[in-house]
Amino acid sequence: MVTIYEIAKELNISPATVSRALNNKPNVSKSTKKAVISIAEKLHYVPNSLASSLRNGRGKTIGIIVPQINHQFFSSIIHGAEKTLISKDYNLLICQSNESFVKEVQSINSLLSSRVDGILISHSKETTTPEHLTNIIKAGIPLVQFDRVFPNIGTSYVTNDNYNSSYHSVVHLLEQGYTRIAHLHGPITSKVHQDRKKGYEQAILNAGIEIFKDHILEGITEETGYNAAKELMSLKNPPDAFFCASDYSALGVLNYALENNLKVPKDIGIVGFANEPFTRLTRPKITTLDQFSENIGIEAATILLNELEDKESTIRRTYSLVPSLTLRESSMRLDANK
Amino acid sequence: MVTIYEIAKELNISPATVSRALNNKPNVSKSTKKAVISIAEKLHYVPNSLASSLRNGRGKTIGIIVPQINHQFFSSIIHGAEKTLISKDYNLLICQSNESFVKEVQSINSLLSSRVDGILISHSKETTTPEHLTNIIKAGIPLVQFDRVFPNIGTSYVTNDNYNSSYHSVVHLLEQGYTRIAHLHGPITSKVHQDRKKGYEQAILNAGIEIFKDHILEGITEETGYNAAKELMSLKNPPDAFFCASDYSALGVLNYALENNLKVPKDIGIVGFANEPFTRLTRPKITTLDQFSENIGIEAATILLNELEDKESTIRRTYSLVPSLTLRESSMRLDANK
DNA sequence: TTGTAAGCGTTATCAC
DNA sequence: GTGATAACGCTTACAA
Repeated sequence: MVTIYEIAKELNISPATVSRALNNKPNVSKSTKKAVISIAEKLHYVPNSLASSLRNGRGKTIGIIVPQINHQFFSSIIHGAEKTLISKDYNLLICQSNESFVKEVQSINSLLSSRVDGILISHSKETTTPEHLTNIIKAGIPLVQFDRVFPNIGTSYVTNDNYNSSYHSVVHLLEQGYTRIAHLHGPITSKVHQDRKKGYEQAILNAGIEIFKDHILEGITEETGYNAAKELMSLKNPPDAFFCASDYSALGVLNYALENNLKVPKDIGIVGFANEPFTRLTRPKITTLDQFSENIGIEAATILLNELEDKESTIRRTYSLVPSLTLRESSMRLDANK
Repeated sequence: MVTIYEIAKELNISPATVSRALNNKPNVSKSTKKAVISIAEKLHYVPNSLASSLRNGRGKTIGIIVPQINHQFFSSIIHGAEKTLISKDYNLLICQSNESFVKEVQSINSLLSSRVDGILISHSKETTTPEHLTNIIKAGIPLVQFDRVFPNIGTSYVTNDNYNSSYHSVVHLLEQGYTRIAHLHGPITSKVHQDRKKGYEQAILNAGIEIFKDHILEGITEETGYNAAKELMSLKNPPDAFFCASDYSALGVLNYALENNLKVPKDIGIVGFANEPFTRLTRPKITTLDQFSENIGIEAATILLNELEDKESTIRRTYSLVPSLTLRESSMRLDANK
């Protein structure tokens, strides 16, 4: 591999000057600059970023850790973050935890080893405590959490406003005349799903309706959604609508309804969560909450860049993006009755 | 940041011994090894991989460049590659070209700068010539292309067998009794789409049917698929089936059919390509070709690891995975007629 | 089994 | 405007 020494030898100048020329420093004559660049190209010189990062103590690199890269939600976040960072000349190092706590810790270590300037993280499902993050914080590396976060560890974070968006979804169902609204929630160990459930409950209470515990079940996949629908619809007092914490469980409910001659939205209303691409392909199309996932990435990266610029500042930001209710056929009973 | 010097000072030994202990070399006494590890933990030592890679001349890192990370197809490939590499203790550096040639070149430079040990690449749509790859090859960095490849530049590559899988899809349509089969193809600058078209044409010819040029149109998105269906179905001699090079164009065709009271598969048959998740959610479900994308990643990474182990070898492998025809309702006319 | 010292490729500092 | 030199943190001959 070609180094600046070879370039220097070729031109009979010192490596220091070559370095200055390549980095476009002011104190180099235009002629040497030109000569250096031309020789560098001729020799196919590729700078060694390991060496320069080592020397500089920083490599203009940010690390991001996500549970699964092959999830639209996370890959869009990565996309948003990368766009933002590239514009400020930062590179992005992407790690997956594969929903494993051990792998999450390994990823953190690997990023710290690479001496990244900052870290963006969304935790694995297995991650229940934030202690492993103290290594990052103690090392003085700015850290921004997103989506699945620990709120009280003194870092900035970006989340969806799961509470309010859930609240408004249920209000929407109430406005459409549904009165016995069931909720299929995700793993309640996660704050995300706690908030969605709370928003649901509050909307029900505010409408002066009593919360009917039997109408609240766990169901986050297509299969568990289907089974939950089956179970709930065979109750003496079956629900007339489902607010689902996941588009997949909403799909399960829809499939159950279609198979059992329940008209959607006439007999039952359905609202999902995430605006997965398939929700506009089902018939009827599924009403859902769009999370603007790319914006989560943009926002998290922007906050991180701010903290990078002003390392002394102890201001921590929490940013809550409100998912937008995307109205489609599965919940629009009033329209359907017209 | 803690270095091995601090650990050495703490124990009154030399940094060299610390290094040996941390790297688990044989020529260190068990007691010092233990002591070093315990102090390292106490001080929250994190090895500097920049320094060790620089010193070693290799960092056990592979780079992968994909057009878009937020495409299920590519993120699954990444997933497969990572699984394979991790098992051999390699790290994966992920880059996106965002379908831009300039960004692809930048990504290559960035990976070369990071002194990766090898590179996996699938080209951007804008990439029409392989010259920019010579930098990699000249640098002696093993390179494996996948999916969108340049076959004749002396590197290993992994692709789908687009020709044969297309051929068999059309044979399937013929067996179902369709005789006027249209083809919606992708950008024909790409070998992927050339091969799919050739497979289609050969199957038609082998069946003793004349190729009807008006039945071949470009259409790769939902919208262009819809428009193509509209155009073709208003011909004097409309097709009775569509072999689409993309699930999205197949979806467009399906939507056109549903809106115009054409029964699928009775009036027209549809086959897509890629087994996108939505293809099993439409009604009727869409017959399509599953590409086993994760396997592409596994295969490409495995080949790369082989070349890494035996750098002298000049054997280049080309591996062609055959996408599997996933039969669903949209093309099963015989079943539907029963 | 351990220590000494050189060097990986780069850049900042100081001198000229 | 340019050159010499040291240093970033680590590893590995070579010596002891």
